[in-house]
Order: sequence, then structure tokens, then C-alpha cells
Amino acid sequence: MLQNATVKSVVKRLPIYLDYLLDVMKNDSNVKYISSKKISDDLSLGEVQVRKDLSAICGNGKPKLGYNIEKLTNTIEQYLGCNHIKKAVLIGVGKLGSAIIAFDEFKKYGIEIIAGFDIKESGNVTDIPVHLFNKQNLKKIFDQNEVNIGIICVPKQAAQDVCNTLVELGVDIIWNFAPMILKVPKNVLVQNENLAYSLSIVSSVINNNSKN
Amino acid sequence: MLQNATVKSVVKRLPIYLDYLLDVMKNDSNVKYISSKKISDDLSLGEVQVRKDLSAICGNGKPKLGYNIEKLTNTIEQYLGCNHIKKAVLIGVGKLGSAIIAFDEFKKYGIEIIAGFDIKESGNVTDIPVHLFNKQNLKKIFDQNEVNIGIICVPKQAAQDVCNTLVELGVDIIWNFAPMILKVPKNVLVQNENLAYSLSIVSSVINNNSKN
DNA sequence: TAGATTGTTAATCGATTAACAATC
DNA sequence: TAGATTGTTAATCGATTAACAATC
Repeated sequence: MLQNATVKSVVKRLPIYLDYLLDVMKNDSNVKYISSKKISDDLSLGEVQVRKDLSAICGNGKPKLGYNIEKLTNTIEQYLGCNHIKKAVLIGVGKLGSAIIAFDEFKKYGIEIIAGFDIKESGNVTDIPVHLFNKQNLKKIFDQNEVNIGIICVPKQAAQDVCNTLVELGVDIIWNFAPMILKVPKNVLVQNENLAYSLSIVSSVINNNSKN
Repeated sequence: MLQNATVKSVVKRLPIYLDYLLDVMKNDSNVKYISSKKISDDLSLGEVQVRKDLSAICGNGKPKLGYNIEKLTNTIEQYLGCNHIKKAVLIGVGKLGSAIIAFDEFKKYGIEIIAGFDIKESGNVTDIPVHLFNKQNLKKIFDQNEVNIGIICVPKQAAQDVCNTLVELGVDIIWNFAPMILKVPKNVLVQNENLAYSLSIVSSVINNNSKN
């Protein structure tokens, strides 16, 4: 069922479907089936695209009825690994770092931040301990836990160093908020959250609109 | 020079080039020209892609020499509207909101946050006044300034309401951090910064890697 | 059976890459 | 002039959309 070949463009839409389906079920727990037409209308997507996306990950739609909404939800959650707990550490507990730690949506995808690290030790942020950042302290946590994810919220000057340390300790994926491109070995994946790049789009859109 | 037709895929790479070029110039102020080969090598992009991107926005490369690095930088900055000041307000000055206000990269793209708004009035965040959020207060700021950008950092339950108010007051573009899809009229553009969706990719990557 | 809706195959569109011509 | 590097036209690749066949 979980074909690795499922393309990136489809995976990117899965959380959109998931949010939508959860919402539909919350609003009316009697709905058992939902059609691709309704989904596509509500989400402003192409009808065929929805059908093709869904058939790529489950393909248990019933002609005349649509998709069993509960089954579909479960399939998407399974595909996204929502029920498989993954542990993360976050480095750089400044304003952004604390905001991320407090971010509500981690549980939804089965991700748990088990510790924060900062060059200033600073107690707790909403239950999660913040340790002094150094290799020994970090290693201790990695020895006691299987840590999959490293979240980088340090200033960009420090980001590559922090990244190297995380890679050395064995994270699989880095969620990077530092506005720069990190160098990592091929087996590590970097998911960039480059706010500056988004900002550049905001800026260019206004710039070019006002030229019209 | 600034063709509106320049495609989105190209625009998305412009800030990458810009960061890179600024960095090259900082490290060696003697470099006058840079070739597409060097750029593509350093950024791990295709050589032809770099050349095509650059020719789309400027096209003043010199055979045998490369591109005048200063001219190129200026052109990109101009294209992205870096030297044209655009004003923004930010709604929801919680942890994430304060982090955004303090974010360093606004100036680079000519964006200025002139005020924050929150349901709790809370003084200042790094020089920027935070007002009590209500329509009157918001309108006052819009009357006194040409505000182009609304930044939404409120919880998702409040986001659509805030969005409507901002649209009504006349923003051109909304930078949305609430993890949901906002409904806006066609003339308003929403740039989503949906951390939850990024997170879902983080989750799915680990999930599917560990299946191999 | 007729009709609604799924699922798939083929056509289109957009972006990237390859081949090559133009130019300093 | 020869060689390096740009810029453009054509080929390829991937994703979306359209057309239609399959099925409950």
C-alpha cells in the first residue's frame, strides 16, 4: 500500500486532504462517504487530481458512493507516519525556537520534541527541558533516545556547526529555520523553512503588481 | 527589463542567487565577474539553468568573462523590489509573532513592519509598537500609512476573521502563519507559511525511509 | 438497467536539461 | 584566430488535465 514511488507532488497535498477530512468529520460525524467532486470543490483543486492522488495512496473508492472517509483518513495518516512516534531535538531556544516548541501540530504527525538546547540554559518551555548546548549534553540525550529529527533555530552564523554536530550524532532529517543552505551528507535530508525566501516572494509580488 | 512574465520557478531561485552573490562579494571584494559555471557548482544547480535564469532577468553576461557581479546583484535586488519600501502590520504578537517581528531579513527585501496588534496590549517588541487589536486601532494605522502586507500569526480559529479585516482595509498580500487555508478575493494574494505541512513532509520522509 | 462516480490511459502544459550557435 | 563562456532553440522529463472506460 505504501508505495515509495508516490511522488513528491502528491505527498505535498496529503496534509491538505487530511486537515480537510478531519474537519468534515468533526462537523458531521454521520458522513460515511465523500466524493472527489466534493473534496475538489471545497479545496479548489481539480477533480481528476484529487481522484488521482487518492488512487495513488489507497484506491478504495466506491463508484456511486465515493471514499469511505474514515478509511481514507487512516490511510493518509498511515502514509504520513502520524501514528509512528519520531523524536526530535531543537537547537536554539530563542523567540523562534520557543514558538516552535510550543507549536501545536507536532502530535498530529507523531513528532515529539524531547529536548531543547541553547547556549544559555533556560529551564523549561512548556514542559520541555532546555539544556545547555554542548556536545556532551547533546550526546547524552542521543544515547538515551533514538532521535530522528534535528530542528535548527540558531542564527545563521552558528547553523552549519550545529548541523554538523547533529549529523554526527545520527539524525535522519534536519528541519532548518536558519536562512541559509546547509551542507549535509547524502543520507541526511534537510527540510528548509527559509522565511527569508518566502519574504522575497512577498516583496517581488508587490513590486511587480504595482508596475502594472 | 522587469518582465512580468518571468516565471515563478525562476523568481523562487532569485533570493538564492542574491544571498550567494552578496556572500561572494563580502569574501572577496576584488571579484568583478562571475561565471554561470562557478555559480552552478557552488549552489549545486544546473549550469544551463543558472544561465537561463539570469538571462531571463538581465542578460548582460559577457562571453569569456561571465556576469558583472555588482550589476547582477543590483538587477536581482531590483527585481525582488528590495529598494522599494513596503509596509506591513503583524497580527498576533505571541511567541511566533514576536519572533517574526525580530526577524532580521525584512530590511533586505525592503519590508518594514510598522506595528503589531494583539488581543493583549503588550508595549513594544524591539522598537515596534504593539497595539490592542481592534478594527478602529487597525484602521488608524492604515489611514496614516500605505500598508501593503498583513502578517497573520494568530491561532487558526481567529485567522479567517483577521484576514477578512486586513483585506477590507486594503492589503495586497497576506503572509499567513496560521496552519489553514484562508479564503480571500482574487486580487489579494496569500503566501502561506504552513509549518504543519512542512512537518508532514518531515514525518513522511522518516516513515518511508525506515520502510526500506 | 441507468446513472453516478471511480480509475486509467492519452494529451497537454510547464519546467528542466541537452545541444549548439553566437560572441567577446 | 582560438577558446571560453553566454544565450537560444530543440528535446526530455514530470506533473496536471482531459477523455473515456470500468464498476457499483
